[in-house]
Amino acid sequence: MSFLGMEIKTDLYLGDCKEKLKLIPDNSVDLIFTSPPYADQRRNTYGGIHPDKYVEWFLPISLQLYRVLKPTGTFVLNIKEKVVNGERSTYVIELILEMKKQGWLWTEEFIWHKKNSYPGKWPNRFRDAWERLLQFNKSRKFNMYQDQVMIPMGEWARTRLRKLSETDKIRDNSKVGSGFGKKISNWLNREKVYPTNVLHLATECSNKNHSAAFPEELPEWFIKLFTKEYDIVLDPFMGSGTTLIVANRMRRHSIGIDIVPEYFQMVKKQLKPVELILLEPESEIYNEKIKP
Amino acid sequence: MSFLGMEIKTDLYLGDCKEKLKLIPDNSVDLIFTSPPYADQRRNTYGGIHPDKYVEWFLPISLQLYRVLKPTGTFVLNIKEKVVNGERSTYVIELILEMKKQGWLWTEEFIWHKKNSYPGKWPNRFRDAWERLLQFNKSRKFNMYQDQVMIPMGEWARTRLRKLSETDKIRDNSKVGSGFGKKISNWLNREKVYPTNVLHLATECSNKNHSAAFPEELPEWFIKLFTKEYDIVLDPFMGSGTTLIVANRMRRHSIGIDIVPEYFQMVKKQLKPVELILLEPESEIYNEKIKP
DNA sequence: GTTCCGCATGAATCGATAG
DNA sequence: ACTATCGATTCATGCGGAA
Repeated sequence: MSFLGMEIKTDLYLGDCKEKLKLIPDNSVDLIFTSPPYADQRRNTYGGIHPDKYVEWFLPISLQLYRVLKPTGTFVLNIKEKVVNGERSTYVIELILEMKKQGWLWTEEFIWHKKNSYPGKWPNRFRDAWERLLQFNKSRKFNMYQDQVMIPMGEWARTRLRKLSETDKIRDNSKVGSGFGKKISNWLNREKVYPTNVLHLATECSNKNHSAAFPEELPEWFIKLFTKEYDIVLDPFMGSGTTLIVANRMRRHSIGIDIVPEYFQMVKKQLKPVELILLEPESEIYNEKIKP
Repeated sequence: MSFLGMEIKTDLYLGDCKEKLKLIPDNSVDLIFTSPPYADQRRNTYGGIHPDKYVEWFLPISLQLYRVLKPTGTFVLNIKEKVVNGERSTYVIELILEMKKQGWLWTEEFIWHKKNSYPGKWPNRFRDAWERLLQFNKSRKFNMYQDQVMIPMGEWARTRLRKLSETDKIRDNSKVGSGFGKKISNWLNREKVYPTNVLHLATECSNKNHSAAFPEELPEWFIKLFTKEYDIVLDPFMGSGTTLIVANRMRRHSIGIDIVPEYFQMVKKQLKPVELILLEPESEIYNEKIKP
């Protein structure tokens, strides 16, 4: 089978993910990336979960996610607590503590800085411009392909390195004492650097018909970082299917679940053509592309 | 007493803040801004608090802070959990839950994005480029001077404002007919917008000999936002005194506590001259400035 | 083909009003 | 008194049409 002919599979389930997850084998998924409905948000599509009931509602799901994830796999949870009665709700931090009791390791918390956040003005707070990306693992040894998400030197070099004066170099050297300052000037010759745990992305707002909760760059970044080709990516709250569409494009197998029939149909329709091209190597489209 | 002659006071205490805080009256402080020693960090100076003991250690202090804060005041806690055995510690989120039991309202969580953090990596994680700024209040009604921290408007404004009448009228009318004139006047002549809850600041690198935990811009931003002139700012873990020095410069009274004699002496020495100028309105410096 | 410009719209939140 | 709905507020982005 040729490289392009290798089949990329997409399994879609319509229904409550707490139930549908039971159909997925143990230790079979490489990356779970999902953005569950936030408490009392998206009421018209998901019914809305009261903040007080959120942890209780999510725990049976995270237990299933724990079961299906490979020991080397990663679970990335995109979430943000809402304001209730002038205060930030605590259901997200309570959830972290409860998931640890299930065996999850809370490895890291990335920040998604939303460059274009929702407008508004209130007497007691500013606009909320960030969301959490909680990284959970089953084991301290997990797959991480850091080289895949390196970023151009550009920004970092301009702001810091180009202005690096001699005194700065000396100071950095004396501070750490291990030649770190010298290392810094070595970066000048490189083209790419590793990113930090802060991601700067705009939200996708006035796009086509369906509006996704997050931009494609978000799952793309984590799929690059935590999976390789032909790995399996799962999104138990796929919504409009952004995670799956990106996974498919990046040649990862994917599994999607959603309780809303409209979303299920929409994703099914959108992913079908991609599958067909790969499944039918003798089709016109395939021939056009491969044998010009 | 003339305006510039008004005395700006600085009270410094050497000792354990849990004890020294008892000397401060109830409901007397407008803003508490502090960055306590992180768990198991700064072992040489503070002795290091084990992550498992952190909450237990901090709660008696936060109880005192609750007592001394005015009902209209704000407590901003700069903190970040460290990695222990490959996992993020949970003492910060546990602390939030416990402080709520003491009566604190967890109003907001700001993010300090550390712009100039060095690129770097470990096998399992990237460079940590953000810290939490947890906002706590005693009451839902607290003082907030939002206009003091406005930032320049983005590029989009230039094009938008050039021709704003028609579209803004239409959008306003589509909801409610009244009040659009007021709205337009809000936008005209406006050059600044309100910020979000994400702060982009570089870490302080090239200052004096002593390295502060945070740059001056950090306390400055919150002092502007939550206090006015002659209000009282408290830092119970003043360290090298960044908070107090900024408060003094901004003409706020301040109270600082630290258990380390070297820090205490250093801050005392640095703040003394500023006090003297203000206390002696007939001094040369005063005259030079006010009566040219 | 570029670049420029107008336009709609978001995982929001508060306070007032209505049931 | 308590909850539910609704209007007002506000800014960055990418698309599509225009120059």
